[in-house]
Amino acid sequence: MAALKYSRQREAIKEFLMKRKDHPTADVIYLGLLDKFPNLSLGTVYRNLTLLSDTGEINRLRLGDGVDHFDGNTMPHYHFICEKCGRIMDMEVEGLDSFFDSTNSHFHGKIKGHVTYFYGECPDCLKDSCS
Amino acid sequence: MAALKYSRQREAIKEFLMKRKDHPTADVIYLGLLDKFPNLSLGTVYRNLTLLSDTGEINRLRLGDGVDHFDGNTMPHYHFICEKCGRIMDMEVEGLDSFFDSTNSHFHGKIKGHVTYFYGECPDCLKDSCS
DNA sequence: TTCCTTGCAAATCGTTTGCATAATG
DNA sequence: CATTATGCAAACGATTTGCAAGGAA
Repeated sequence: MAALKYSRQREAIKEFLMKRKDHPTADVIYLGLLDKFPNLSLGTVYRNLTLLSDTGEINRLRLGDGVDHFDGNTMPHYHFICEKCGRIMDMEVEGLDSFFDSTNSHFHGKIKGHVTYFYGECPDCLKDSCS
Repeated sequence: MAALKYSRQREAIKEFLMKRKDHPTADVIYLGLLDKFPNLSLGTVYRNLTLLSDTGEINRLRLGDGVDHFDGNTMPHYHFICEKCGRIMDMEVEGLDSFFDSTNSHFHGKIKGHVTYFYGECPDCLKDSCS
Protein backbone atom coordinates (compact mmCIF):
# COMPACT_ATOMS: atom_id res chain seq x y z
CA MET A 1 0.00 0.00 0.00
CA ALA A 2 1.21 3.48 -0.85
CA ALA A 3 2.22 5.93 1.87
CA LEU A 4 -0.56 8.12 3.20
CA LYS A 5 -0.31 11.87 3.06
CA TYR A 6 -2.08 14.19 5.43
CA SER A 7 -5.45 15.55 4.40
CA ARG A 8 -7.75 17.92 6.28
CA GLN A 9 -10.76 16.01 5.04
CA ARG A 10 -9.57 12.69 6.36
CA GLU A 11 -8.70 14.26 9.68
CA ALA A 12 -12.15 15.81 9.95
CA ILE A 13 -13.90 12.56 9.04
CA LYS A 14 -12.04 10.68 11.73
CA GLU A 15 -12.68 13.40 14.29
CA PHE A 16 -16.36 13.45 13.36
CA LEU A 17 -16.60 9.72 13.97
CA MET A 18 -14.74 9.79 17.28
CA LYS A 19 -17.14 12.38 18.66
CA ARG A 20 -20.31 10.43 18.04
CA LYS A 21 -21.68 7.39 19.69
CA ASP A 22 -24.25 6.63 17.04
CA HIS A 23 -22.94 4.86 13.94
CA PRO A 24 -23.38 7.21 11.01
CA THR A 25 -23.44 6.27 7.34
CA ALA A 26 -21.17 7.86 4.75
CA ASP A 27 -24.01 10.12 3.77
CA VAL A 28 -24.56 11.41 7.29
CA ILE A 29 -20.86 12.08 7.67
CA TYR A 30 -20.83 13.90 4.35
CA LEU A 31 -23.77 16.11 5.32
CA GLY A 32 -22.28 16.73 8.74
CA LEU A 33 -19.05 18.07 7.27
CA LEU A 34 -20.54 20.20 4.53
CA ASP A 35 -20.46 23.35 6.62
CA LYS A 36 -16.75 22.93 7.25
CA PHE A 37 -15.98 21.79 3.67
CA PRO A 38 -18.55 23.31 1.32
CA ASN A 39 -17.00 21.52 -1.67
CA LEU A 40 -16.63 18.16 0.02
CA SER A 41 -17.66 15.29 -2.19
CA LEU A 42 -19.23 11.98 -1.24
CA GLY A 43 -16.50 10.17 -3.14
CA THR A 44 -13.86 11.70 -0.91
CA VAL A 45 -15.79 10.62 2.17
CA TYR A 46 -16.04 7.06 0.89
CA ARG A 47 -12.39 6.94 -0.10
CA ASN A 48 -11.26 8.12 3.30
CA LEU A 49 -13.61 5.85 5.17
CA THR A 50 -12.08 2.96 3.28
CA LEU A 51 -8.55 4.16 4.03
CA LEU A 52 -9.31 4.66 7.71
CA SER A 53 -10.88 1.26 8.11
CA ASP A 54 -8.01 -0.34 6.22
CA THR A 55 -5.60 1.09 8.76
CA GLY A 56 -7.89 0.03 11.57
CA GLU A 57 -8.52 3.56 12.83
CA ILE A 58 -12.25 3.11 12.41
CA ASN A 59 -14.59 0.19 11.84
CA ARG A 60 -16.96 -0.48 9.00
CA LEU A 61 -20.17 -2.12 10.19
CA ARG A 62 -22.26 -4.24 7.86
CA LEU A 63 -25.38 -5.08 9.75
CA GLY A 64 -27.59 -6.35 6.97
CA ASP A 65 -29.61 -3.18 6.46
CA GLY A 66 -27.97 -2.55 3.10
CA VAL A 67 -25.96 0.48 4.21
CA ASP A 68 -22.52 0.65 5.69
CA HIS A 69 -22.22 2.25 9.09
CA PHE A 70 -19.00 3.51 10.59
CA ASP A 71 -17.73 3.37 14.13
CA GLY A 72 -14.97 5.49 15.60
CA ASN A 73 -14.77 3.21 18.61
CA THR A 74 -12.32 0.47 17.73
CA MET A 75 -12.44 -1.26 21.09
CA PRO A 76 -14.11 -4.63 20.54
CA HIS A 77 -17.79 -4.46 21.39
CA TYR A 78 -21.12 -5.66 20.06
CA HIS A 79 -24.03 -3.92 18.40
CA PHE A 80 -27.79 -3.98 18.44
CA ILE A 81 -29.77 -2.79 15.45
CA CYS A 82 -33.38 -1.69 15.81
CA GLU A 83 -35.60 -3.14 13.10
CA LYS A 84 -38.03 -0.27 13.50
CA CYS A 85 -35.99 2.90 13.49
CA GLY A 86 -32.70 1.56 12.20
CA ARG A 87 -30.77 2.92 15.14
CA ILE A 88 -27.59 1.11 16.09
CA MET A 89 -26.58 0.90 19.69
CA ASP A 90 -23.56 -0.45 21.49
CA MET A 91 -24.21 -3.56 23.50
CA GLU A 92 -22.26 -5.41 26.08
CA VAL A 93 -22.64 -9.18 26.17
CA GLU A 94 -20.98 -10.74 29.15
CA GLY A 95 -18.94 -13.80 28.45
CA LEU A 96 -19.33 -13.80 24.69
CA ASP A 97 -15.75 -12.82 23.98
CA SER A 98 -14.39 -15.50 26.22
CA PHE A 99 -16.78 -17.99 24.69
CA PHE A 100 -15.37 -17.28 21.23
CA ASP A 101 -11.82 -17.31 22.53
CA SER A 102 -12.17 -20.68 24.13
CA THR A 103 -14.32 -22.40 21.56
CA ASN A 104 -12.63 -24.78 19.22
CA SER A 105 -14.65 -26.02 16.31
CA HIS A 106 -14.05 -29.00 14.10
CA PHE A 107 -13.56 -26.65 11.22
CA HIS A 108 -10.54 -27.39 9.05
CA GLY A 109 -9.86 -23.86 7.87
CA LYS A 110 -8.32 -20.79 9.47
CA ILE A 111 -10.87 -18.78 11.42
CA LYS A 112 -9.69 -15.19 11.55
CA GLY A 113 -12.69 -13.70 13.28
CA HIS A 114 -16.42 -13.54 13.59
CA VAL A 115 -19.24 -11.07 13.25
CA THR A 116 -22.02 -10.98 15.78
CA TYR A 117 -24.80 -8.51 16.18
CA PHE A 118 -28.28 -8.44 17.66
CA TYR A 119 -31.53 -7.10 16.34
CA GLY A 120 -35.00 -6.34 17.66
CA GLU A 121 -36.77 -3.30 18.99
CA CYS A 122 -34.89 -0.58 20.78
CA PRO A 123 -36.02 0.93 24.09
CA ASP A 124 -37.44 4.08 22.45
CA CYS A 125 -39.48 2.19 19.86
CA LEU A 126 -40.77 -0.21 22.51
CA LYS A 127 -42.03 2.74 24.50
CA ASP A 128 -43.80 4.27 21.50
CA SER A 129 -45.57 1.06 20.48
CA CYS A 130 -47.05 0.64 23.95
CA SER A 131 -48.81 4.01 23.89
CA MET B 1 -50.22 -10.46 2.87
CA ALA B 2 -51.99 -11.70 -0.23
CA ALA B 3 -52.52 -15.42 -0.90
CA LEU B 4 -49.78 -17.14 -2.83
CA LYS B 5 -50.54 -18.91 -6.08
CA TYR B 6 -48.53 -21.78 -7.39
CA SER B 7 -45.78 -21.05 -9.87
CA ARG B 8 -43.43 -23.44 -11.60
CA GLN B 9 -40.63 -20.93 -11.30
CA ARG B 10 -40.97 -20.57 -7.55
CA GLU B 11 -41.12 -24.33 -7.18
CA ALA B 12 -37.97 -24.74 -9.24
CA ILE B 13 -36.12 -22.05 -7.31
CA LYS B 14 -36.92 -23.70 -4.02
CA GLU B 15 -35.98 -27.13 -5.33
CA PHE B 16 -32.73 -25.75 -6.72
CA LEU B 17 -31.85 -24.37 -3.30
CA MET B 18 -32.76 -27.51 -1.39
CA LYS B 19 -30.46 -29.58 -3.57
CA ARG B 20 -27.35 -27.56 -2.98
CA LYS B 21 -25.19 -27.20 0.04
CA ASP B 22 -23.36 -24.14 -1.16
CA HIS B 23 -25.18 -20.84 -0.73
CA PRO B 24 -25.85 -19.44 -4.17
CA THR B 25 -26.64 -15.85 -5.06
CA ALA B 26 -29.71 -14.83 -7.03
CA ASP B 27 -27.58 -14.64 -10.12
CA VAL B 28 -26.27 -18.17 -9.75
CA ILE B 29 -29.80 -19.47 -9.24
CA TYR B 30 -30.96 -17.57 -12.30
CA LEU B 31 -28.19 -18.99 -14.48
CA GLY B 32 -28.77 -22.47 -13.10
CA LEU B 33 -32.43 -22.44 -14.10
CA LEU B 34 -32.02 -20.90 -17.54
CA ASP B 35 -31.96 -24.27 -19.28
CA LYS B 36 -35.27 -25.22 -17.69
CA PHE B 37 -36.81 -21.75 -18.16
CA PRO B 38 -35.17 -20.09 -21.15
CA ASN B 39 -37.22 -16.93 -20.62
CA LEU B 40 -36.69 -16.73 -16.89
CA SER B 41 -35.92 -13.24 -15.67
CA LEU B 42 -33.73 -12.13 -12.80
CA GLY B 43 -36.60 -10.08 -11.43
CA THR B 44 -38.72 -13.20 -11.07
CA VAL B 45 -35.91 -14.92 -9.22
CA TYR B 46 -35.53 -12.02 -6.83
CA ARG B 47 -39.27 -11.73 -6.26
CA ASN B 48 -39.57 -15.41 -5.45
CA LEU B 49 -36.53 -15.45 -3.23
CA THR B 50 -38.11 -12.66 -1.24
CA LEU B 51 -41.44 -14.49 -1.06
CA LEU B 52 -39.79 -17.73 0.01
CA SER B 53 -37.73 -16.10 2.70
CA ASP B 54 -40.76 -14.19 3.93
CA THR B 55 -42.58 -17.47 4.47
CA GLY B 56 -39.50 -18.94 6.08
CA GLU B 57 -39.02 -21.66 3.46
CA ILE B 58 -35.51 -20.45 2.75
CA ASN B 59 -33.05 -18.09 4.40
CA ARG B 60 -31.44 -14.95 3.08
CA LEU B 61 -27.86 -14.62 4.22
CA ARG B 62 -26.18 -11.24 4.45
CA LEU B 63 -22.58 -11.92 5.23
CA GLY B 64 -21.01 -8.59 4.50
CA ASP B 65 -19.67 -9.40 1.05
CA GLY B 66 -22.22 -7.12 -0.57
CA VAL B 67 -24.27 -9.88 -2.17
CA ASP B 68 -27.21 -11.79 -0.78
CA HIS B 69 -26.80 -15.53 -0.53
CA PHE B 70 -29.65 -17.98 -0.11
CA ASP B 71 -29.89 -21.11 1.94
CA GLY B 72 -32.41 -23.90 1.48
CA ASN B 73 -31.50 -25.33 4.85
CA THR B 74 -33.68 -23.60 7.40
CA MET B 75 -32.44 -25.56 10.36
CA PRO B 76 -30.52 -23.15 12.58
CA HIS B 77 -26.81 -23.35 11.90
CA TYR B 78 -23.81 -21.10 11.47
CA HIS B 79 -21.72 -20.09 8.50
CA PHE B 80 -18.12 -19.51 7.60
CA ILE B 81 -17.19 -17.22 4.73
CA CYS B 82 -13.80 -17.51 3.05
CA GLU B 83 -12.20 -14.11 2.49
CA LYS B 84 -10.18 -15.49 -0.40
CA CYS B 85 -12.60 -17.39 -2.60
CA GLY B 86 -15.89 -16.14 -1.18
CA ARG B 87 -17.15 -19.64 -0.55
CA ILE B 88 -19.66 -20.05 2.25
CA MET B 89 -19.66 -23.20 4.31
CA ASP B 90 -21.86 -24.52 7.06
CA MET B 91 -20.28 -24.58 10.46
CA GLU B 92 -21.18 -26.16 13.71
CA VAL B 93 -20.26 -24.30 16.87
CA GLU B 94 -20.85 -26.30 19.98
CA GLY B 95 -22.52 -24.51 22.80
CA LEU B 96 -23.13 -21.23 21.00
CA ASP B 97 -26.88 -21.68 20.77
CA SER B 98 -27.19 -22.45 24.43
CA PHE B 99 -24.93 -19.54 25.23
CA PHE B 100 -27.27 -17.17 23.43
CA ASP B 101 -30.33 -18.79 24.95
CA SER B 102 -29.05 -18.43 28.48
CA THR B 103 -27.41 -15.05 28.24
CA ASN B 104 -29.28 -12.11 29.63
CA SER B 105 -27.89 -8.72 28.89
CA HIS B 106 -28.56 -5.42 30.59
CA PHE B 107 -30.09 -4.18 27.40
CA HIS B 108 -33.41 -2.38 27.84
CA GLY B 109 -34.91 -3.25 24.46
CA LYS B 110 -36.45 -6.35 22.98
CA ILE B 111 -33.85 -8.65 21.46
CA LYS B 112 -35.51 -10.71 18.77
CA GLY B 113 -32.46 -12.50 17.48
CA HIS B 114 -28.85 -12.32 16.50
CA VAL B 115 -26.61 -12.85 13.52
CA THR B 116 -23.31 -14.64 13.85
CA TYR B 117 -20.91 -15.79 11.22
CA PHE B 118 -17.22 -16.52 10.95
CA TYR B 119 -14.65 -15.55 8.37
CA GLY B 120 -11.11 -16.51 7.44
CA GLU B 121 -9.50 -18.86 4.98
CA CYS B 122 -11.23 -22.05 3.93
CA PRO B 123 -9.48 -25.44 3.82
CA ASP B 124 -9.03 -25.36 0.05
CA CYS B 125 -7.50 -21.89 -0.03
CA LEU B 126 -5.21 -22.76 2.89
CA LYS B 127 -3.92 -25.72 0.93
CA ASP B 128 -3.28 -23.62 -2.18
CA SER B 129 -1.41 -20.86 -0.37
CA CYS B 130 1.00 -23.37 1.20
CA SER B 131 2.14 -24.70 -2.14
C1' DT C 1 8.87 17.47 -8.52
C1' DT C 2 6.78 13.36 -7.08
C1' DC C 3 2.75 11.20 -5.99
C1' DC C 4 -1.22 11.25 -2.87
C1' DT C 5 -5.76 13.53 -2.49
C1' DT C 6 -9.66 16.06 -4.06
C1' DG C 7 -14.01 17.29 -6.51
C1' DC C 8 -16.83 16.16 -10.03
C1' DA C 9 -19.34 13.16 -12.80
C1' DA C 10 -20.02 8.96 -14.78
C1' DA C 11 -20.01 4.11 -14.06
C1' DT C 12 -20.99 -0.18 -11.41
C1' DC C 13 -23.56 -3.57 -9.32
C1' DG C 14 -27.00 -5.86 -6.74
C1' DT C 15 -31.68 -5.41 -6.17
C1' DT C 16 -36.36 -3.49 -6.80
C1' DT C 17 -40.28 -1.93 -9.42
C1' DG C 18 -43.88 -0.55 -13.17
C1' DC C 19 -46.33 -2.36 -16.66
C1' DA C 20 -48.73 -5.22 -19.97
C1' DT C 21 -49.47 -10.13 -20.53
C1' DA C 22 -49.88 -14.96 -18.93
C1' DA C 23 -51.13 -18.34 -15.53
C1' DT C 24 -53.58 -19.86 -11.36
C1' DG C 25 -57.66 -20.66 -8.44
C1' DC D 1 -63.52 -13.64 -13.26
C1' DA D 2 -60.43 -12.03 -9.77
C1' DT D 3 -55.97 -12.00 -8.52
C1' DT D 4 -51.25 -13.41 -8.44
C1' DA D 5 -47.05 -14.30 -11.23
C1' DT D 6 -44.13 -13.45 -15.22
C1' DG D 7 -40.77 -11.20 -18.50
C1' DC D 8 -38.84 -7.21 -19.79
C1' DA D 9 -36.75 -2.97 -19.11
C1' DA D 10 -36.20 0.94 -16.56
C1' DA D 11 -35.29 2.78 -11.99
C1' DC D 12 -32.88 2.74 -7.65
C1' DG D 13 -29.46 3.45 -4.03
C1' DA D 14 -25.13 2.70 -2.14
C1' DT D 15 -20.56 2.59 -3.39
C1' DT D 16 -16.64 2.87 -6.63
C1' DT D 17 -13.86 4.80 -10.21
C1' DG D 18 -11.50 7.81 -14.08
C1' DC D 19 -9.73 12.01 -14.70
C1' DA D 20 -7.72 16.60 -14.48
C1' DA D 21 -6.43 19.85 -11.01
C1' DG D 22 -4.77 20.86 -6.17
C1' DG D 23 -1.90 19.93 -2.03
C1' DA D 24 1.55 17.47 0.86
C1' DA D 25 6.32 15.66 1.40
